[in-house]
Amino acid sequence: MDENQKEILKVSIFKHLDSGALKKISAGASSSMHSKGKILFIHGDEAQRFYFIKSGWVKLFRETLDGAQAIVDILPKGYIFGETSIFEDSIYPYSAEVVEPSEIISFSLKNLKSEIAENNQLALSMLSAMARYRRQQDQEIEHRSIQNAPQRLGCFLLRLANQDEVGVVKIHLPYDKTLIASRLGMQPETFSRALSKLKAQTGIRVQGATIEMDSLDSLVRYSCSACSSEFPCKDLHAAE
Amino acid sequence: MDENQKEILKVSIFKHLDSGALKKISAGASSSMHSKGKILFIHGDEAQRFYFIKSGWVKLFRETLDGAQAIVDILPKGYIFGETSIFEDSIYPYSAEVVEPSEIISFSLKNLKSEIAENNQLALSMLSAMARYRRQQDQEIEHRSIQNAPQRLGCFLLRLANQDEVGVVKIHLPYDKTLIASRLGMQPETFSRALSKLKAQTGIRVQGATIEMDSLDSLVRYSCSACSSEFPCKDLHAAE
DNA sequence: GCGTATCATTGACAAAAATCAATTTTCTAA
DNA sequence: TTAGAAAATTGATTTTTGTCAATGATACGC
Repeated sequence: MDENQKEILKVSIFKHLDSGALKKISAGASSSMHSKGKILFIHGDEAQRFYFIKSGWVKLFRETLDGAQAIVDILPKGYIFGETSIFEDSIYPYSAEVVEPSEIISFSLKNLKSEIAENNQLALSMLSAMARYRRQQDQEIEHRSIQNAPQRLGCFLLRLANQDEVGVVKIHLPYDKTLIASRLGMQPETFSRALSKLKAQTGIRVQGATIEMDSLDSLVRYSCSACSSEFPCKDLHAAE
Repeated sequence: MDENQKEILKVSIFKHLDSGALKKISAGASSSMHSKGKILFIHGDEAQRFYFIKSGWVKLFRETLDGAQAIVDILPKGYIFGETSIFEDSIYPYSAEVVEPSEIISFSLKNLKSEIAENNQLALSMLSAMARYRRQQDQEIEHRSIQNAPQRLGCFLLRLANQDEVGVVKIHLPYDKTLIASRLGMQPETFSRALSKLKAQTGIRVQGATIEMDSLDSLVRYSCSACSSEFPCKDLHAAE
């Protein structure tokens, strides 16, 4: 458990916790490996634990009776999820599925809840994380209503790119193209065509899951013109 | 100011405050009437105050350089906004415009911030409000990716309707159709056609801004089939 | 009450994205 | 290494929504 404790220390909302508080929250924590496709919980389940992604990727989604699926978010390592259920009705507001082999640590929500009630610093950290996430969602809603498919894809790529890199920029897509498509709210076919269009319009070079370009400029020009924030977006790496 | 204090007592996040805390937050509060079109602040402005809607409607939005506008939300009386800026970078994450004649009370963000830092109960209330809002936004993103225009409109109408009403259901649109259209992420023309389609498919009767139907059932069948939550939606009246 | 500005509706058309179907490519497990 | 499955691409077509233009309705100030 020592290992886990060190790990969660890195997450923003636990950053300022002293070891006593950390110990209380970690009580009963358990770590396990999950393979692609593992469902961690379903929208509507009673929420008893929250989760930390030590490695891998997790998809949060909601689906309708007739099977249509809306991706709420796809989270990388370092993020936590399922923690908002300590407020209100204590059911999960989405389903969670592992989309790449992942190591996930789960924690008791009850412990978190009681610690938050006593520890104002933790409450403040959590408030700050929530505010940041809320902005990301505002941005997401904006993108979906203003940007078209190729622009959304371009924006997604820009967020993956390391903007400090000099010379040729290399991006590796972190998961399946089909999954990126649904993350961006479009069909796989639309994604594929959007990528072709980006190739033609911005000169990016695509080789499987690897994308190269001489500079980010043309992508920025193509995508960020249909966005209210200017590049580089402030919300990058929002969970760190 | 007594009047104002009574008023903000009704808002969820201030509900549990004692009069001392309330007094501190209300220090320097000021109330004023604004007419339609008044811009309260612009996305990116340095945030120094947050706002409470005593009466009327306020639109929160973001816009790109070329004028495209994305509505983040449209809030009725009883809501506060601009308060999330106490975290992070302390700039407003959206612009705010009065869309109906409104009485707005503004409060110092600094007072709020210092009170939250000391008052754990307030922090908890705020966390709970944030979590609720986050769910609403999850829902919003879902609707925009799964529901089509007429379904989104149907859903909007259902949220306006009083579900306890017996017999004929009567709904009054709270603001301009053009504004509802942008709130729902569609053009005014699309809104108009969506309303026609709803008339044909669900038997609702439209007379200007007044809409009547014999029961909500057909609307529920039409819209809620493309939604992950079942009617009646739990997040209704989320700010109370 | 009347003219005027704004809002709302309608039609014709264009653009974007979804859908359906057929391949091609890539990955994986035997 | 190869067969089979899954993922990705491409073409043809339909559906949905946006755009442009014209007209009709409504509200408001004078």
